[in-house]
Amino acid sequence: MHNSNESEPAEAKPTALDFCVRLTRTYTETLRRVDGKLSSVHGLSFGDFTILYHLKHAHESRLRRTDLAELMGLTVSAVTRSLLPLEKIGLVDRKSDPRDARVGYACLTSAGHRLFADASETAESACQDAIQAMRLFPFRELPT
Amino acid sequence: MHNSNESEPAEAKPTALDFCVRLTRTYTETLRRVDGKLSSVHGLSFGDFTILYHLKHAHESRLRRTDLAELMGLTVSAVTRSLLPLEKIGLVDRKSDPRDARVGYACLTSAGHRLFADASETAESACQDAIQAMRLFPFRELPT
DNA sequence: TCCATATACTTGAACAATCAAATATTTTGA
DNA sequence: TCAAAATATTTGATTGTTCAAGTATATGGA
Repeated sequence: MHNSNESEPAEAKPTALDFCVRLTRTYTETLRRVDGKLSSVHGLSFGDFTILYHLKHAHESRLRRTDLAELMGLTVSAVTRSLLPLEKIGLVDRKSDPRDARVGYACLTSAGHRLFADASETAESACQDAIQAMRLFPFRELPT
Repeated sequence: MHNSNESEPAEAKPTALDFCVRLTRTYTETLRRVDGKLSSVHGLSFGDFTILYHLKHAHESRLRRTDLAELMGLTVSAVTRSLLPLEKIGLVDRKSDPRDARVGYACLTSAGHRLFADASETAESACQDAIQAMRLFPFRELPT
């Protein structure tokens, strides 16, 4: 029982699967770099930073956990847990909705605004680098 | 202290950071679908499947943990741990290298080959769907 | 030859994310 | 009006990943 490398003269054209495997590889390495930079400079993971980013762009700098989860593609549970340390260090705080006692808004504090302003410069430059590195990945070769 | 939504007539052009935030969102949702399909049909995560994929493509269907880690963009530690359940269910087994007693090859078993053959059809079709969904994401709008 | 360094791997502790179940509140409709 | 269904959130258990430290083996000079 031999594997395919041994019999074919050249690899077949890349399949959708090949593409996804390589995308995953590229993506994880890329994000690892952005995350590393952000962590070392500001002590924030890219996930933490993304929370600040969405709050910053939201109306009144606040969002319900559900909406944050939807924006980030995470479960609400993950959002609840990610917010805890950000609340603890004072970048985010919790506000309740007078109209609906179920909701707990995550709300960017002024410290959060300040850190975001700094960190977003770091993040922008790390993301530019990441995109440069990603250009090596042929997004245009999407299999039909 | 207002956020940027309230003052500008339209959003500024997307930055590298905007791109990376959206890429992350797209990527996680996309892979969640592929993973879900593969898990429900074959009981394999996309990570497990990717291990089989790399072994299948490797010379003699086997790889050292280090090389597998490099191919997958994971730490060797993660690879060691991911292989354990695959060894337990008999899709992969461990072989030593007569030349170098440090290495433990991960080696696709015949059951592994068979499952991979089935699962790669599922994976290919899930990846095609994922790519269709991903086309909504404008990869071509990479900021300069 | 043999010691210092490099390499391959495993393991423990910490952390992040998931799912499922639990709680609290709001909404809907008979 | 009030019970059933829907919604917002938290929590416990599990899984998967990381980093740092540890073990075992190999290699490359003095």
